[in-house]
Amino acid sequence: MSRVLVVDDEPGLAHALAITLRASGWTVTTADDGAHAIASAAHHPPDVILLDLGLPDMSGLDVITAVRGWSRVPIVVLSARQHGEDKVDALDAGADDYVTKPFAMNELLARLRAAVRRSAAPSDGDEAVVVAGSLTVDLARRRVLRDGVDVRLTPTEWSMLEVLVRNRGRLVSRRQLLQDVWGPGYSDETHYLRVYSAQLRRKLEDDPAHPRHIVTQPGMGYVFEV
Amino acid sequence: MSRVLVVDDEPGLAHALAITLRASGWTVTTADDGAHAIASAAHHPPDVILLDLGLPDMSGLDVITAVRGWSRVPIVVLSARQHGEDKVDALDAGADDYVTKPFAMNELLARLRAAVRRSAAPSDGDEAVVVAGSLTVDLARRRVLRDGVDVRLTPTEWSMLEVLVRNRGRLVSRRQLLQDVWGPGYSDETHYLRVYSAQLRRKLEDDPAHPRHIVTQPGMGYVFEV
DNA sequence: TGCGGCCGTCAAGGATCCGTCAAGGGTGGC
DNA sequence: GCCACCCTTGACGGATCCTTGACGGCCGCA
Repeated sequence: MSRVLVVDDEPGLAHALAITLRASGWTVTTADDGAHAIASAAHHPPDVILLDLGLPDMSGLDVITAVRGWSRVPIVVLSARQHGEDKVDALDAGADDYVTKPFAMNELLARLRAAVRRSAAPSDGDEAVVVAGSLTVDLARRRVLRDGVDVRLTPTEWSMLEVLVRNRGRLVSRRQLLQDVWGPGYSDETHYLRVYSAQLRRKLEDDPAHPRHIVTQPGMGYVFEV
Repeated sequence: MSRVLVVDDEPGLAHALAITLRASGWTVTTADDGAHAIASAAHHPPDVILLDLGLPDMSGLDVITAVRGWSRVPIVVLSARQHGEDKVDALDAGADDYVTKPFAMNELLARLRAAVRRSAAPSDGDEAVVVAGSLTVDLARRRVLRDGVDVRLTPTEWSMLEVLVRNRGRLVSRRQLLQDVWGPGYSDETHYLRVYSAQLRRKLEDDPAHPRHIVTQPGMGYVFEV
């Protein structure tokens, strides 16, 4: 039994959706504005979010951005607007799919099933290849491509990049980085981090002085941004 | 540079797609029937497959099923048919998304990007996320979002916010706050609290002069209200 | 009314942290 | 042995952050 969070401010439509979804075997939670939607998603994570873009308190895009700040739960967007930009914005903000009103209920159900199936797929953390802008990091083959051409890394450089990429999007503390790359007993050698982050940036970033992927969080550690 | 496999039997459309995709930074491979598509996907795995359902040698659904037999590469389906069942069948067979002709090229590009981003995304474990109005505090990743955008905190600011959030709704005495953030021996440096509560309010509150989340209890301490 | 706590605000050093460059020194291949 | 490569370490400028002091508003109390 999968859980779906329905976010819609029209009571009629929300009710109709809830009934149909429950009849199809879903467990349904509803929210009638963005703040409640975010709180509900944080407090009781659903398997998929069905989000109407027209909300009273905040833009649907902000809801997507906020949820994407900590969760990768699939989001299917529902909108009355027929034309282009909306879809592009929502998908780029992190939505997974897009359905335009009026819609066929069985199509909506199929898209929800597809969204849940994708997220349930055992992608189990170690995806072999990570793409970040013009960078491609192949964790299995220990290779890095920049604009399609191979970049040669030293063992230590690779090790540090690997730790960052496997934790992409989240902060890696200086201590954890030092321990994972150099081993226990090196927790205080923060100078190593400065030297090697600079080397990685020189090899991987388009503008090493303003890195887009290997980002410093002063006083805390580093993040690999995709 | 992500790789896309374009499967289409109309030379004109396939050519146009290839040119546009290459201009957008994709590496493009083409196949003009199902057999070649499957062979290409097996021999040289792409990051995403763009599949036209109308193929000369076999049904598009069979291509999806065949590829899904060994790979989870995202598949975006392209079809001229306007109505219902096709979409449902394709999505249930394992496709990830569906675009109907005629389509806007920037929508197609957005869907391809979304598909690749999803497949590169790692699965997320359970995380401690606290939502308070427009604030989202992710304790695991040491991140704070305000209206969906990232807020940068210094280590001391974060440390103080963390103590307050972990005790949300409860009074945290000045003494406890000072000891948790600055360590024992700082129990009397109440001025620190004034400076840092002000800084946090400036960064996090909508109206720093009338804080709704970081509330002072005169003579006692501070509370984080959700 | 005047005074003294308490809290919030602002600003200015000085300490710490970060990025950069470059020079040993160790190791392995030839 | 010689060379190439890589790790470690030092030095330094600049940015960031912590600490500290000064000041004003508010409130209770004499």
